[in-house]
Amino acid sequence: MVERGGSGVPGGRRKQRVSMADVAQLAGVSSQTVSRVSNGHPGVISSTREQVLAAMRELGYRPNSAARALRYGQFNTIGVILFSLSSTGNSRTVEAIATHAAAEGYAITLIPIDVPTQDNVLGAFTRMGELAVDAVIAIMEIHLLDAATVQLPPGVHVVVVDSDAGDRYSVVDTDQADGARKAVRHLLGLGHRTVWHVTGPETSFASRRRTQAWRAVLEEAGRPVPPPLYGDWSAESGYAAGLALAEQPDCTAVFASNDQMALGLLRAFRERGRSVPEDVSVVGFDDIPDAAFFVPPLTTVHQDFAEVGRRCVQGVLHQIRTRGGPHPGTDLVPTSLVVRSSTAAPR
Amino acid sequence: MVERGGSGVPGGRRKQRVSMADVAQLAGVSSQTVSRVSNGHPGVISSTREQVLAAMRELGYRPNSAARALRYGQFNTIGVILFSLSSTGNSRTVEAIATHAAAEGYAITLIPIDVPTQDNVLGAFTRMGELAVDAVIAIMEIHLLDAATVQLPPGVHVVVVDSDAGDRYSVVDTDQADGARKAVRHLLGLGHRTVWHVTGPETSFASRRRTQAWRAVLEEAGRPVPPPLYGDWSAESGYAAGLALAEQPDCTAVFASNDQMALGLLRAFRERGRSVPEDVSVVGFDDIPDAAFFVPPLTTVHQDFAEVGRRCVQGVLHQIRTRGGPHPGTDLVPTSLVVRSSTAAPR
DNA sequence: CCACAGCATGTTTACGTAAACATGCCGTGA
DNA sequence: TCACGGCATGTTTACGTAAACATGCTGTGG
Repeated sequence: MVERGGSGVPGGRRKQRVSMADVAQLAGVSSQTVSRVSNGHPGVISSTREQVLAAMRELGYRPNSAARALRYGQFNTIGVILFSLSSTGNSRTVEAIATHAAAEGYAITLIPIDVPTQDNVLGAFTRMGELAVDAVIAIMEIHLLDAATVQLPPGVHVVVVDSDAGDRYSVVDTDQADGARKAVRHLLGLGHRTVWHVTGPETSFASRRRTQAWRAVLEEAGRPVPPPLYGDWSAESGYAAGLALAEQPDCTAVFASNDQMALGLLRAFRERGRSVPEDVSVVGFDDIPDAAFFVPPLTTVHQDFAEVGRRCVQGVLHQIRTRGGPHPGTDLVPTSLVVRSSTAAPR
Repeated sequence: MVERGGSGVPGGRRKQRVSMADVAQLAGVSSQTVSRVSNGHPGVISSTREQVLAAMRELGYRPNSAARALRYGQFNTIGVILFSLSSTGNSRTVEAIATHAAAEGYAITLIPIDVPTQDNVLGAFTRMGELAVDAVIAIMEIHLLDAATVQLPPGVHVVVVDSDAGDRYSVVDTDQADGARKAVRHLLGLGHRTVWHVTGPETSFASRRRTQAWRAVLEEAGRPVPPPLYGDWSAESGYAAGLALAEQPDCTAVFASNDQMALGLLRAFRERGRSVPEDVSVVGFDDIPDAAFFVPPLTTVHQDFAEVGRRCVQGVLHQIRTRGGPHPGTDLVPTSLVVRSSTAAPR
């Protein structure tokens, strides 16, 4: 049996990949005509076009994107840098970015950073700079970013999520402060004297913004501001905070900075015999799909991650297409409060 | 004020991007020497090397990956095709893939498919074929795949997750059957007469495999096989199943095909006044981080997604490096049972 | 003192594509 | 009948990189 390649190209030693020249030869035209057909240019008579298309089909031709990119100086690819896909928010944002980018003919290239140190961020941006990307969407905090973006070649556009750098970068984010205000006001509106708070990690801008807003609402309302408990987004840290809060007899309402920590709170309160919502009300943030099935179903602030992703893509594409420089400004996506059964008036 | 570019290159109309030729000119050497320095080749005297490096720094040179890819016929990129990042399993697998790929100098390009139709899969593979990838990791079922992989150019390697196509493709997956057996045997071992089951979606191979194993264990043990309840991975579908199961007085043990559906079960049982684990034991699958904080903490089958991702990358890299054809075979990652508080002996 | 080995560096070329420019043919109008 | 316009197609070239080959210099051994 003669050795055969998968491509069905006859004639012994086949080339690794079919090029325009191969198609041109088979169709009996020049490679430029193949190029014109491939790109749908006008000015190719239909009989010629058909011949070329037939030859393409027969050889299984596909354009070489590296050559195209070299020619055009564009890659039709957007890079995404983030710390972790583990959080619901990040993975859903990335998914939305990928979907919308695809709709616009862009692929996305992912670089996750396992340990969020300045060095690793720098390295990731350096790699992005060497990679074939036209733009970068960074899902991280600004202070980690500033030194890093210089690693990008000029002409690579940047959009940032989870940051307050609207004066220098194009920023898209959920309206964290507004969401947190809704949560705290909801609890105060139910008649709670004040609201305790479990924060996210210090390194997250979103978390700090939620904490600020929580404090601001309490201060505006002239309520005492209890010391915040420090979490790290994980259910486990929420659980630890819950065990501590269960010891505070005057704690009747808690705003957790995300749903997973709220889940930890629920478990801790249950273990300590404090009923939710009868003894303590709990509000989360994110509205992950599971939140409706917590025990009890969680009142939380809904984030529209898909919209954040959409606007990120829109932002970078606008920069790419207008060849504009950084287009500073902050684009905030609104939130909504979803009231379920984990909140009630104090008794 | 004179118009200035961001690159700091003096002299009016700068080029969009710094090339080797620019560096060579500044350093007073040929571009080939720059290439040698850039790639760390030996045979460049250190004084020359220093000059070139200095010129690179001054101009902010970075290699053009498109030109490199064209030259080498390799892109150092792995494509990943999947249906959704929303499921914990997928997003964590992708994260592991990205991390390990990065460690090997490969970037990953993501193509999510929003609606899992044959046409969309075909389209995704077509786009992958035009994209700059050396290999593809497909996280999906085989029957959606077969027609699609022909869209890839010859020479693009494929590794599949969530499939039983070990005879034709290189498959990496969690050992679904073994995990399911562990779950069901655990429940039988506690003294339950039989085990009810909530399935995942019909379109998931992982789900079908778990269901098969559940049935097989019951049959081997000579126990009655209750009709399975059909879910779709969501907590909501688990909740619906739970409401139905709560009506079955002889139901004392349930194996849910994932943790989110188990969460739905827990809520349904609670609402219907059936205590877990006193009245009903529940086991999930996945061991998502939150599972330890469900009410009660969930007994579940732990999947090592990171290991799955690692082996995927290892698999494609092996194919790339040996230029081997598809390397059929199935590589199963073991699971472990994590016993928490949602299971107990029947009373 | 010269030939030649060995090494640092330069020159040519190819990778696949597509813009820019060139060619050649057909039809139309004077 | 011929000049010219317009159109289908072909030829040349550049994109940035790096292998392959060429050059020229330095030092050493006969």
